[in-house]
Amino acid sequence: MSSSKNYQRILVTSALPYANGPIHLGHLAGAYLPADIYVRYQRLKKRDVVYICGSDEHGVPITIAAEKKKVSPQAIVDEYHLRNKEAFYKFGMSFDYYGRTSSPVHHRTSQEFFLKLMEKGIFKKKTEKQLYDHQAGMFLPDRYVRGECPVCGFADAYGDQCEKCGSSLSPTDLKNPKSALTGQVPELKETMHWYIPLGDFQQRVEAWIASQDDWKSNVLGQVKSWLNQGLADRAVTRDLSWGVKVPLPNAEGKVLYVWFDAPIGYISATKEWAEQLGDPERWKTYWQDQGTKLVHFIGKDNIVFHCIMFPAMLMAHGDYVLPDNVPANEFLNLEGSKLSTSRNYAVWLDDYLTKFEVDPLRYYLATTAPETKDSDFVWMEYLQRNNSELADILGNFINRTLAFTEKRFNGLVPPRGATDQLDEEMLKTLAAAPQVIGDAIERYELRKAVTLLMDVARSANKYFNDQMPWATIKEQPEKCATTLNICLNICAHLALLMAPVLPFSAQKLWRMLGLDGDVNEQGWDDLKIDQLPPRHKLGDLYILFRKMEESEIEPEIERLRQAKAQLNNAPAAPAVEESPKISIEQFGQVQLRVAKVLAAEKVAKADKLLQLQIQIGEETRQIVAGIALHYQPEEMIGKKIIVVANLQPATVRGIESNGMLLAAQDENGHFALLGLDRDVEAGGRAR
RNA sequence: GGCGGCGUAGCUCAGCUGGUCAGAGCAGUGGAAUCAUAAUCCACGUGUCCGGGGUUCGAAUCCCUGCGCCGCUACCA
Repeated sequence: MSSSKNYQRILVTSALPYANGPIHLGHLAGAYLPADIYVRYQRLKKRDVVYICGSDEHGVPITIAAEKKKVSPQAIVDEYHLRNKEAFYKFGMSFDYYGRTSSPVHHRTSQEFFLKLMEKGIFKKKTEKQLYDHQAGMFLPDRYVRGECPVCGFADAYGDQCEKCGSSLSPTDLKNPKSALTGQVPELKETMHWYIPLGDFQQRVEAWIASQDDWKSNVLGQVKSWLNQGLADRAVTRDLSWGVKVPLPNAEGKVLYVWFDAPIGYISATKEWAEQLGDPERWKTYWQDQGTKLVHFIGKDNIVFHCIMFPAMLMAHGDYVLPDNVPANEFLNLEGSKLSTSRNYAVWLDDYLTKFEVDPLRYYLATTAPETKDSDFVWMEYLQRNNSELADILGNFINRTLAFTEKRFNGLVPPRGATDQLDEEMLKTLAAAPQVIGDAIERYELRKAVTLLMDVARSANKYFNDQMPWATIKEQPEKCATTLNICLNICAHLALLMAPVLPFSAQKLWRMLGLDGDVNEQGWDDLKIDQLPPRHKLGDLYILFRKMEESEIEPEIERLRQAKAQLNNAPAAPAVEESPKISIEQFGQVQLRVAKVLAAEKVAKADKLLQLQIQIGEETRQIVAGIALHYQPEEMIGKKIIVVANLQPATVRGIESNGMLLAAQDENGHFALLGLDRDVEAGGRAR
């Protein structure tokens, strides 16, 4: 197992968040919170660990956002860099350094990386024809080309995708293409780019992946899927003004492709961290010494970049260590639906922070992290977890222990006398806890770790109950003192054990116990069972985890409910009034006919398509219809349907279609075929 | 369509390389206790372990196949 390697230091990264929008819960649950818990734990273990993150500030979406707002790309990234950095900080993210890819160090680092691969002759150059806007004097990224969708005829489709029908396109597919910048008709022009031939690295990547026996199955699965398809050449540069300039003569207007420079951001941020420490060469130890355990925390959308492309880049360069693990998480849903940032169906971190406490969110996200499959954030569950676990089990144990000590022992830790079997069992459980919980964290099983933590509090409550100190105080005061001594020391241990997940509450508890310093600077294995010695004076007692009321989260649930309703309605209710009116003559040109389905079969290699043989009067013809998701071929046979009979023929997936069937769609996207409320001969005209 | 992940009690999920694996938490029912944030503790369950084949002395756990959900990818009048 590679985790048993003798590493001397750990370098942890979380995916660089893209600086064109705020952070939401999905980000946190996938790439940030798990990493932070892992890192906080490693620090308590006194391991040499550095945690790096930063803003990813290049790429086309940022330039588009800038265009829209009529500001510079720099202004966009400045805003979100600060905003996200601030929100992360408040959420307790303990980055050692939070950098940004627009920094000079990053530009220089990326350029040096590029030049190194260049010198080693890794790249291929290729010339292609791409759309060029003369007025703007630049090649247009896919998203900057608008035009008519060749698939559905939508007039304002993007060059990479049609928003209306969802088709993925290439800019040259569009009819009547226009530049989104100037409205000019772009022209095809030759342009040259550098490509990394990933295929050359296929074997090395495969061998490296094959040696990983402790990676998550979902990660390995994704990677193998890519490898099976074979790795192709991939452009590392593109024509754009925003980004890291290609550091060569005659490369005007060319920048590094954002997928290439973004992961290098981990390296440049580490450099800046080292500089800040006044030890500028120190980054090399972390990136270039084989004693480093490199761990990338990411969401599953990033697997291919961190498990194939970046490692291939690192291999190509030759001086760097490869990741020891990439514990990618799946996605977090919200109240049963996918998050949608564009439709504001999300819980934004900075918004959350203005209303609620941090630790309950960290706790709930940790228990529901999408480790093995997509999971769901549900506000009511968040509330229940907070109330029944943090408050009732953990918080209440602390409270009953401290309150009892306050009342019966004047807030002084009582001495521990002779122990009985229950005491010994409890002490044993407590002594084992750091190891057990730590092992789970080492294996990136955060949900498990949190459960184990709560189990300690559960056994503590049971222990308190079974020892009945409220009864023994009367006849066996020494026994009562022993019980409370142990309970108090359990509290001290809990403060430490909960520190990675609940750093703020852990520190509050540490103070409440009358302990000095920072709990986050203790040693995970150093806590003594007499951490709180007899006669130690406790601090001020207060409620550590407040219970929450349903009324507090009700507005959040309601907001999401409305956002979801809009989400469903938007595509389902196209505004009739927006379409221009047509005359009766125009309508007359559309020939609607009743048709009988004679035969139906699925179109091979297409999910949605049915190939239908239909009869219209005497005539038999073939049409292709996109209804396979909702109608089985068998159930179509014999049906009377309405078709547009005089539509221009088209070829779909190589099959000729002579007409179009009519169907309505409900808000869930389900089809309902138009039919007749009494039988009419096939061929009958509908009007 | 290709590839991958997942499909276990009402809910959320553990169950690694086959042999106390049929489990935990929550919710529900009954009880104990009263130090504590109306908190805690104990007892109790119906599960065709998605369906169907197969390998094996033995499979939730391995193989094949079907179905469903999710994702990547292709395609999508």
